[in-house]
Amino acid sequence: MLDIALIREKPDWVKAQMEKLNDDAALQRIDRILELDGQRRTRRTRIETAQAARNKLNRAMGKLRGDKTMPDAEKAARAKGAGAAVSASDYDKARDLLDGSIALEIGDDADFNASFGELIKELRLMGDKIADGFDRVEAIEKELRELMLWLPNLPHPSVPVFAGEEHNLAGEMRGALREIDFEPKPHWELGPALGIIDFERGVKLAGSRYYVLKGWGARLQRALISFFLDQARANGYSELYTPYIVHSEMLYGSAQFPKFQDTVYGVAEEDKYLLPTAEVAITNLHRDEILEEADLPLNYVAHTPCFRSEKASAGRDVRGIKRVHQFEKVEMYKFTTPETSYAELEIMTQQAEDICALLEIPYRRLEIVTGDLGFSAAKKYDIEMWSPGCAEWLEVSSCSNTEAFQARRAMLRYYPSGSRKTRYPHTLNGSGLATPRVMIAIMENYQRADGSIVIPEVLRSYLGGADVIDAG
RNA sequence: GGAGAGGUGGCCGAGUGGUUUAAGGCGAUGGUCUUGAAAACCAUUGUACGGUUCUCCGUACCGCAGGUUCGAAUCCUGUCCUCUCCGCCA
Repeated sequence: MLDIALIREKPDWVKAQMEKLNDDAALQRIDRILELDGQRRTRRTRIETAQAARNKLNRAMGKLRGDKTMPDAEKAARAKGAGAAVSASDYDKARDLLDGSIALEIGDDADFNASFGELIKELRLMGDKIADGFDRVEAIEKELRELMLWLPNLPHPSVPVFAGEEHNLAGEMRGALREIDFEPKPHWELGPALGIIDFERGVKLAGSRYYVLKGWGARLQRALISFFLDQARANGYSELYTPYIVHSEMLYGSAQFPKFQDTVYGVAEEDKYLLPTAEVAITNLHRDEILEEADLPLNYVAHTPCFRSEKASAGRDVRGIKRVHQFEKVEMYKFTTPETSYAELEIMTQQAEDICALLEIPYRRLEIVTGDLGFSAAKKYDIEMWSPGCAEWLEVSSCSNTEAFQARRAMLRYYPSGSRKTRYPHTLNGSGLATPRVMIAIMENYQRADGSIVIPEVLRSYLGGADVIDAG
């Protein structure tokens, strides 16, 4: 979520930033947000003032009625005068009468029950008006909040301004192409031939875009996950095992909801959802907490399955296991101060690249342009591996700095050193890495003419020292 | 899944409709005293939003959401969570 104060104070600047995102619907919400924010503040001030007056009157009346020293006749007279004052909207006078700070006017006399009854009636009317006012403010705030939840994050000034993903800036390829002196095959041919991917049975169990890994396929994936986690740990991330099913509020916190509600799977009869990425769980790990600056940066890593409905991608990438409903991912995550978040983004992206290099698979970095940033990121890099069988670049990691966008949604704050004034930390997430795609890259880069696959050197210790996967 | 007991500030813990504007204690922070420390004493103490603009003021928050009432931590309803016992299970 964006800072409402920023929109209020620099509306034109915010609009100018949002224009870079190629998201007209969001841009058009700004004026309505400004209008609602103005209304809400005027109304709230007015109602809270009335509320303060009523609270004082209630308290003063209770005190007066319970007073052991004052004669009933005076209590009744004061209540009568206060009732009249409330009726005339003179709340100060009413309060002064009730708490005894002004003297009674001469000639006041009144029936005890009738006077208090009348005063209570006036207070009830006052309370009804206040309740109506709060209802209006709450309705305004609900609409305002809903609009705010639909606003994307603003891009960092360093992000290249272009409309679409075709303009993403691709860096140089790193690492050498492996020598393949035959026509490389795609993984959807290699996998079934080796008996390590079973597409038909995956479809039988769960439908299209599901698959079964068998034997070396399943083992290779498990080895990759262990390898990824070990790398992250060596880089100072502490490992988490989290629930794979979370409350819907968590999806709002990490900004999948409300905009991308149809991309996740829900649990029937419950307001809970399967993780589309571990980012959702980790973002909300410290939800509603206030951290200390001394604890930052907090570095976490978690391996989880990821479930995505991929409705928006119907018909795309239907062959093989590039785009599936369930996959495994190791996610790196950082909570940092605003001052250090961009330096940490570079570090995290480099760490993702290092894993590609260790696997000895050619890769490149993409600098994502404003029009392709997505909803939450202020800046983003993708890492792609080259895969010769299907002859394309596969996105195996995406590293983002969301700045305070998710922290604000998840009510996550920290105390700066020596201060009790809370700030929002910045949150960063990056894959390190995701498995079916890395497996594709391994199979297609390390394939040999006979259809067997050489196991990358760094994985061999995870696989009992084996160096090749063949049909045997 | 069944039965019972609970949920109050950073922590412990009082609080059965209006002197509670959440007592008291612990912790933390600042100060006094001290060569230093401890002890003692004094002061301060959360979050969000709004107003004000660097200092205050106001409103809300006692698991959460509704309700009753002039007024709710307190009464009512629902819900979530925790603990104990039983059942089931890896």
